[in-house]
Amino acid sequence: MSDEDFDLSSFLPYALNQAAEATSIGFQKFYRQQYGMLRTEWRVLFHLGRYGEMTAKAICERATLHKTKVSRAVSALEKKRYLLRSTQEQDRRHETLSLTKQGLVVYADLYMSARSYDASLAAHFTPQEREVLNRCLNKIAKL
Amino acid sequence: MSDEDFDLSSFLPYALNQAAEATSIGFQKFYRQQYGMLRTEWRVLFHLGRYGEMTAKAICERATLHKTKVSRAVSALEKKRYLLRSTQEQDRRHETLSLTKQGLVVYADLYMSARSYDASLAAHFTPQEREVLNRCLNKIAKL
DNA sequence: AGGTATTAGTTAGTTTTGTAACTAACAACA
DNA sequence: TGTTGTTAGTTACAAAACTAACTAATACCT
Repeated sequence: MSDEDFDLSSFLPYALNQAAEATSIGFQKFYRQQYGMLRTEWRVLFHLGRYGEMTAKAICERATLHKTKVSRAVSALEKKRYLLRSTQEQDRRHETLSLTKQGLVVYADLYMSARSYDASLAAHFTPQEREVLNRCLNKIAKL
Repeated sequence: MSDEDFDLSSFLPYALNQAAEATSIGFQKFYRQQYGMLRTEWRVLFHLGRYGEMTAKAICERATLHKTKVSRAVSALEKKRYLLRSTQEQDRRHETLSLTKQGLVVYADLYMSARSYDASLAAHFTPQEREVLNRCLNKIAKL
């Protein structure tokens, strides 16, 4: 690559951020405008809705989120009555988190929004591009 | 796509964010640890170093950054003596921003770091993947 | 049993970001 | 000239994120 070709748009961290930002803004209106949720809250909700009940710690690991972020998101979702905590009897440090009925309803709604938003993005690409994009992104995330 | 296949890692906004975050963290050590710069500051510095002097407004547009963010980054870079402002005589609302000698040195150093970091990321992919990735990301950023 | 180390999760304080209101300079047009 | 509108950039306040220190429960080791 010549010197002239290296501009910001070809710098992977920059290009990723710009793309991530663009899509995030588009998806915000679903969880933010309609439910007053923050991004971390939406992620926690999604984890519980999609993968079933688990502890905050498990969410941290799966989502690569810091425990303080998750802690605050859990409090916020609890306040909105979207989730319940229940202390595990065999080890009272652990709290199992689960969605309430209302939480499940919200999850189902946002899940559908996510799918259709994703489909609208996917429409811009060929199946091959889509496949490469997905594979590369997940590889990068694990670096 | 069946219902079971839609997990977070295949949701484009999520996958993009995870990947962006992973690469951002890796690049931070160059501008943050070594120069105490924030991401926006690095971006502004890069714009001026790579594309020459311009106004804050122009940076906002090129980088898709809000003017308050740029305003703060410019102040910080000025304080570090990496850039100079000069009011345009024909329209005193405009300030032309340019890097100082010290700013150019820092830019040159970070530019090299960026290139080698980018190369280390690119090494995980084939040229074809790399090409698709780049093209798709820039397309998404413009949506 | 008693002391030390881990672990899950929270809280407190600082830094950074986002939003909106603001100032200063200029343009346009009566 | 004066009034209104627009533009570049800053400031102030509120919201959110990061870091580090903290609490409570348990494990481990003597």
